[in-house]
Amino acid sequence: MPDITTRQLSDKVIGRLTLYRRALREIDPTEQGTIFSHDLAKRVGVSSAQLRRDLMPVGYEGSPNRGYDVQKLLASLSGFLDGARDRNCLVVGVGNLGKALMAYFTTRNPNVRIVGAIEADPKLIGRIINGCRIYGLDELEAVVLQAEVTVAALAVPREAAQDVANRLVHAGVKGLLNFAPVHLDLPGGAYVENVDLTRSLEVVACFANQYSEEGRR
Amino acid sequence: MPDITTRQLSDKVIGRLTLYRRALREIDPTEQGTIFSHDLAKRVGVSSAQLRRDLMPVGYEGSPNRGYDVQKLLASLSGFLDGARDRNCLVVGVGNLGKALMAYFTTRNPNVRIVGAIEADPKLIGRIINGCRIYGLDELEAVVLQAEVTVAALAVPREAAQDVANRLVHAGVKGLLNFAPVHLDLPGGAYVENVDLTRSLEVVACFANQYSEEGRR
DNA sequence: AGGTGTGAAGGGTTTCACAGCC
DNA sequence: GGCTGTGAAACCCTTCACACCT
Repeated sequence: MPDITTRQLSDKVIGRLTLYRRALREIDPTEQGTIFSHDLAKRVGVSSAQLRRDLMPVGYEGSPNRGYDVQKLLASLSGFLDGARDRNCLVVGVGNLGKALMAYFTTRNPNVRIVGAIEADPKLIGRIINGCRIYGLDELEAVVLQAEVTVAALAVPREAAQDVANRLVHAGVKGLLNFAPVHLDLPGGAYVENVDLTRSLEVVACFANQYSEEGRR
Repeated sequence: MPDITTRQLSDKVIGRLTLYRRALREIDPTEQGTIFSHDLAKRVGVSSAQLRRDLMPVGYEGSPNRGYDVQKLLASLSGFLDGARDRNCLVVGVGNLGKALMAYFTTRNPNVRIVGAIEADPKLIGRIINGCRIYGLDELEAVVLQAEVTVAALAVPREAAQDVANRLVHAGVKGLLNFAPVHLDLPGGAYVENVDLTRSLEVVACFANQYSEEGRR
């Protein structure tokens, strides 16, 4: 099997593919069975050329003058994005942000399953929040192994992040969504995406300043 | 005054500049008064060439064989990033995520001031959470005006996001940090940065799958 | 006519590599 | 020698534009 498919795709493309999937899911198939690239593109906020190019590696082709079959494109996208195995995710760190993530992901996202959370504070261990059981920090490796966790959302304090990340990857986690405002140094073999809230807010504030200046002229 | 400075800088560069600033703040100046580009770059997770290039528009120059003066570089960065006016921010939507953001930003970030929160649910209005007063949705325009809000973090349900965004921008907000999983269509004159948690998690899961496949060979 | 898929062009970002300096 | 600043190259991503299809 050649399998040139999912290899060497940038995170940007994959990110947009997930957006296309989400937009398609919001279409009632009894009402609209087919969609044009410019229509779907507009809903997501990209150009139609970009959408068509993004779809190339997925392998599904639309038909000229008819567009894409909504259901078939959805199926192709899911096959492409989800791959063969389960995507079990652990939330690590049950502070304000960790709790919000547990609520957010358990209610909204059917593509990745939250199997539990890890927390150092003994007062929280054993409790169930948002349908998620909370395990102790020393159970980390065992939980990853037993629940076949491949993905983790890191919402621990900055000082602890590198340590916990090391343990997660060593235990077999292959993907990290890191909310701690530090650069994680990890041995290859794991993918890290950083969500840096302070950084994002500061970027917005910086541009807001510029726009304000413009307005004053 | 020419003011070629902050114009036409990409969000990527500005984002990294905020990271450099943060990393510099963690250095004790009595212990280390000067730093090399490769050292600072390593702490942030970028190449030294990139760091040096990013600093070009800031205008501060290091000296060969000595590196950068930590305090002076910090001052230059702050002058460059913060601009002239205040950066007052409103959190809009006090659900799980909104509350987490209030806690996160009020404790961690001295560069942007959180002046309050907006929420539709009458049960929450008037209460104070994390030191933030919660205002009603119908007070939005008044609060933006009175508190000179230029930045907002949007954590409202998907369905409400476009509407609320329109109102915010119309009231004078120049920058939006949007957590709602929709593409916002806004009239020019405002900057939008999207933080799409589900998308980020799915990207991580997708790559995690690939890394798992590799491991099986 | 009005779609799609895609080679080729264009634009932006990162890295290379080296002159200049201490 | 070993650093910085920066032109030039390399690389990646997006857009253009057009052949092809129905």
